[in-house]
Amino acid sequence: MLSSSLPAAMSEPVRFHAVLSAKAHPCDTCPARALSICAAMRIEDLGRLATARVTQRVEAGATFIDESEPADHYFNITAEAVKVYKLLADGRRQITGFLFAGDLLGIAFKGGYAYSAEALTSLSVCRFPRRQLDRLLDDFPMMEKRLLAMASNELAAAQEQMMLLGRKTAHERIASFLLSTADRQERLGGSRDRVQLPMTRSDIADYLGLTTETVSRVFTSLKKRGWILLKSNSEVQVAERDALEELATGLE
Amino acid sequence: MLSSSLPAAMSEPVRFHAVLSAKAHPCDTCPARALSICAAMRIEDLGRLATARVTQRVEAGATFIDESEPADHYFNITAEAVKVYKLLADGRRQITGFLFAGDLLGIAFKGGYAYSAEALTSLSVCRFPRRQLDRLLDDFPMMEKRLLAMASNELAAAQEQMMLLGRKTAHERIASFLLSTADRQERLGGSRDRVQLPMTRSDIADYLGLTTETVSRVFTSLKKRGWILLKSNSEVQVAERDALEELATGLE
DNA sequence: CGGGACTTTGAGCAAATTCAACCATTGTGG
DNA sequence: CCACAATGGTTGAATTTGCTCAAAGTCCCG
Repeated sequence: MLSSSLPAAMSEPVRFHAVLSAKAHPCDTCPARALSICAAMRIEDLGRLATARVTQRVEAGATFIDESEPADHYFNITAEAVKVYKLLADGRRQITGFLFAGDLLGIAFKGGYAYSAEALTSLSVCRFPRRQLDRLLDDFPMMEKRLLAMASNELAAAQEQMMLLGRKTAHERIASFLLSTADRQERLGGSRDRVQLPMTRSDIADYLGLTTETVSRVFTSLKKRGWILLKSNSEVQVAERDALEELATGLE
Repeated sequence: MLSSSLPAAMSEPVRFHAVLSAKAHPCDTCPARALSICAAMRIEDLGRLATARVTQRVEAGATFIDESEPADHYFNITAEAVKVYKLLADGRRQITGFLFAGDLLGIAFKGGYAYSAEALTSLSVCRFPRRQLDRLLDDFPMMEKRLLAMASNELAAAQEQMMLLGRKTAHERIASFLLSTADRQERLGGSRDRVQLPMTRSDIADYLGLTTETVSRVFTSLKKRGWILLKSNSEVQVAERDALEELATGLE
């Protein structure tokens, strides 16, 4: 089965990496090598990047970036998934993004992260001191361009998310979320219609501006319509992509 | 009165600019000179930037960027205000930002703007062909850094807006909007507590994920509490900043 | 197998929307 | 210069979508 390659690829690469990194160049075996800023560098230049690099192990549920901390590091997510969120004084939470392999974290504002980050599953992240990376950027303009391109993409995604949060109904939000998550996982080598959901319903709710109950209700509603199949709590199969797409884009 | 300097500065600079630009360097008199990417360049290097530059007149209500067009230009807003928005198939609209003097527009994704932009009042924008500016960036790394910094700031603002749209109540949204608009205008040389609102209630609603009616109701509600004064439809005076700040940050 | 965390389902509720009417401001042509 | 149309803003009543509160069902994982 073709689709079985995704779950395997998503749960194993960190261990694989750890085994080989002692001998080979650590970036050679990095599952995110081709996806992230590192792709902007020639293999012989990766050395300087690698010396600045530290692999940090993060356990499932651990917060490795806190909203209040000074932004001293960039983090490269090499595998698995991470959630990025902000909190309101009374505990209300908005998840501003889920990050997967190749995503860069740590773009800061006024010296502070203005968000927290937590691992959805145990994973390793590739960490760079901000100062060192910033200095590296002076010598590798391609990397700076890449960074700018990544920021542009994130900005476009953020605007799309504002549209979702400000103007879409609960059903439209869930449909949009399932499709964009599916697209993302397809780009990372997964199946087109099997969507892995490493986050809880409550995470999804906090990402979409809904409550867990509503997320759950909409999932069952879409299931009853035959548009999705709930394989397990953390896997959804898209059955009627066209219907979901119409829903997601507001074609009523 | 100190605060009178803002309305003057916000309504006149374009004409001022037009008068002097024939003689002086066009960027010298640009009201956004110190605020935008241009600030990253020495005065003697501005020449190359200026040759790429075209001043484009935009009438009030005119759309000068369309969601569907290829992203061929960057635009520098030198004065006044602009709204940036996205549309859903059935006409629902999400305004993703209001831009003021010094703001740059045109960061693109996959070759297209993914948003439209419309002038709130008649104004002139400073336009650069994308290709030329991109080439310029190779020679002026400071400018590229500045661009990255601006994108980072926008990203942080976008995350803040996601929090607002996903988790704040109508009252909290309006309070946040008034305060952030006030801050912004203060940074542009305006008064701390007199907030100019060059956009309609409907624009505010589409920015905050509400309806015009709700925006109007919340304004009157805040007025009744004595926290704001409605000087006119397009000017609000902040009377109880602390109360608004508590409201905006969710301190119930 | 048992217990805690997560998810689903149900019933009632509330914040914000919809629909509708009215008011204010502005600009235009008679 | 004024009447009045047009646009934008406010207010009210009814409605609805999604939320809150509550309880029961599932799924892991030890």
